[in-house]
Amino acid sequence: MPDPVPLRPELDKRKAFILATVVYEYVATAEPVGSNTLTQKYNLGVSSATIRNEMAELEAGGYLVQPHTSAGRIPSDAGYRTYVDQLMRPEPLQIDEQRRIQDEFREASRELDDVIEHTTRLLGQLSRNVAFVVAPARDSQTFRHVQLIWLSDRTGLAIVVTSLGVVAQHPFEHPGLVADDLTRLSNRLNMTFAGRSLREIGAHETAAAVRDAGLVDDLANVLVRAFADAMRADVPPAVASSGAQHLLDQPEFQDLRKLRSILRIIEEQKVLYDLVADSMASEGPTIKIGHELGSDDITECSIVTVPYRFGDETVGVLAILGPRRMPYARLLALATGTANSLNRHLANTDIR
Amino acid sequence: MPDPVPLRPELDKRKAFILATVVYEYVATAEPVGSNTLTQKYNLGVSSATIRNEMAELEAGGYLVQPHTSAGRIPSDAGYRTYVDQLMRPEPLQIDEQRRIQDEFREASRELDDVIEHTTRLLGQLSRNVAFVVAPARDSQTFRHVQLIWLSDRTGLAIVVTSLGVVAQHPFEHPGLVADDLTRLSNRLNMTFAGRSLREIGAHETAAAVRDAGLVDDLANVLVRAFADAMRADVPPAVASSGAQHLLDQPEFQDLRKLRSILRIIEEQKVLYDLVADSMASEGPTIKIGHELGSDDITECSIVTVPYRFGDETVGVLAILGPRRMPYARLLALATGTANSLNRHLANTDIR
DNA sequence: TGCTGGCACTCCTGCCTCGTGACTGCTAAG
DNA sequence: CTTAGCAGTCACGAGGCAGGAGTGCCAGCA
Repeated sequence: MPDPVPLRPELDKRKAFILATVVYEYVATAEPVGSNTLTQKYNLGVSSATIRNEMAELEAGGYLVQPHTSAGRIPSDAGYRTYVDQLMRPEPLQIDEQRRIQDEFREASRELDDVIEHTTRLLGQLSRNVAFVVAPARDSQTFRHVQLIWLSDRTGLAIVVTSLGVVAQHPFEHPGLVADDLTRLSNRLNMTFAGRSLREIGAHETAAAVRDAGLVDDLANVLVRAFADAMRADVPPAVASSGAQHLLDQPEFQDLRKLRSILRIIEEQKVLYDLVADSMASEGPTIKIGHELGSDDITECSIVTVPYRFGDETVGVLAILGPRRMPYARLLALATGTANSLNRHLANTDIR
Repeated sequence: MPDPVPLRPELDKRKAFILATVVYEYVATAEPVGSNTLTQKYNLGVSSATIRNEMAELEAGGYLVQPHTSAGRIPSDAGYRTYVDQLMRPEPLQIDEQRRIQDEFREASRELDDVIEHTTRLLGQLSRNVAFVVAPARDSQTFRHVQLIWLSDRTGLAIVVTSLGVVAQHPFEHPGLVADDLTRLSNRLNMTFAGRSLREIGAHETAAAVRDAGLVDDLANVLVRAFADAMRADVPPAVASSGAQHLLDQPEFQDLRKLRSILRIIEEQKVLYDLVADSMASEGPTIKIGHELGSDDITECSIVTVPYRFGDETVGVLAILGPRRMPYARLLALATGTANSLNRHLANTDIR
């Protein structure tokens, strides 16, 4: 019974070097790499015929593919994967990039939306690819404060402040609202829930707190719902994106059909979120290459994601989307560096 | 002394019809329109030779241009302008489009950001072009409520609610904050400023109110600044956009260089805002065609804008950006219909 | 005077062909 | 195991050619 998965024996040193060089060269030039190019530009110590033999074996092993008979080779998904996992050298951030990131966060706002927005633009510009950032999900935040605001005797506004300084709001209506009632209830809710995670604050407990404040039943119902709605933990997190125009610079997207399907994806927050949702679970960076993304529309793309944290918890991710032929090491450094700065920024601007 | 501006004598009826038909046909097919096409597809009652003569005169008058000798004619900016101003028939909204708009607003949220976001997507989808919406500027809103929230004895949050239900926030720090002080001051500010326009509430008056509340000087300063920052009227309004991928369907943007410069523009809120800022001043819809947009990068485009209102005041605009060769009447109806629904929605969800 | 059919002319467009060059795989010898 | 040599494959671009769409102009006619 043959093994359905092709065997991936450890590559010997020379094959590994050739694979890494093909990736490097193809990333740089966007042209299929031939045996002559390799012998001429890189010091391999063997002739092009030998390289040809090696490349044929790399192709048989599934690491390289040939667009057509008389062309050079380009890396396959598996080739990139091996490169990323085993061959790639970590690349430090350029000094000017480092400075740029620091500057950006030094003068950054303290409002979360702004920070996310600026981080996205920063990453888009530095990476010269499409950047997107998943904002912290509600349910990763803790409750800090609620204020039920009296606007008129018919209308009020429930305002919830969370640990990240995010303000959520929800209007409510009920005849005969009294400012004092709202204040009293606000105080009681604050005492009950301070510091608790949003996801563990249930309607049941809220109802109890409201009842304790001695409010009539139908008003109590309205307020319970307003409070719950304002803190709804189940809203999918927002996804900001930036830098779509960089795709046009890539030769692989000169074909308008490919471009269109990718642009469509970038405009759909939900789809972007699904692409990186599972990398929130991982501690460190994730790289997904081509088919690994699980969508037929973007098999030509790869995504580098790095989670960012608030307190002890991963709350969101930074991502860079580009052609499979992307400078993985550089983009990884960029995303990681930006995530570190973002982590620090969030930790510092916590409203203590 | 010759008139520097080319004379634009009133077009006779036949020329007007031909111009309108050329626009119509070119919008539909994206192909230069020749005299034969006109005589065959439209009932003109004269031969193609006559049409040729007329078209030559229309070209001399600046209404039509010829991409090359052996091609048909396409409208010039002036041709489109004449069409839009004088020849175009208003086009009613399709019933399904009408229903779609109504449905969208029926289940729309009461949070302004959400409404803007959804309106943008709606307009992008229906128009199959790029839609963007300028959110209400701060300074077009009135003050409704402020709440200075005590978070700890070092930190607090100023939260301002405006007439559109928008919540603006600003954190502040000062040692020895007392919850009662903040409540007292909130009450005083609310009494002083309720219903006033944000733009007319100055630091001077705020300072007076804070002093009346009997707070020590340096705390007073912090609070005045926090309050002012939370309501800052000078932040440029946000611009949401949607539907960039529709550009790819247009034959005029198969050329990637053109596409790139337009995509770059769409990603810059500031630039989008500048393109339509002046149409906020006008009561009704505005149509800008090609060079009228004042930017070399988008001479191939036109923009339809319709202002929307809250209370008695224009607070923002809806805009549709597409190729000059756009179905002006349809997009105008679409933008106007959407603006009307948005107007109604904003009026109804006002927190009274 | 305005309209029309006819005609010569222009020029874009698609198609085909063909030469060129970049690769490869294979083979046989070192 | 490596290498030089060689034949074979195939994408790509240039050049040429035919077809077709559309124009301007002119002469004749109502």
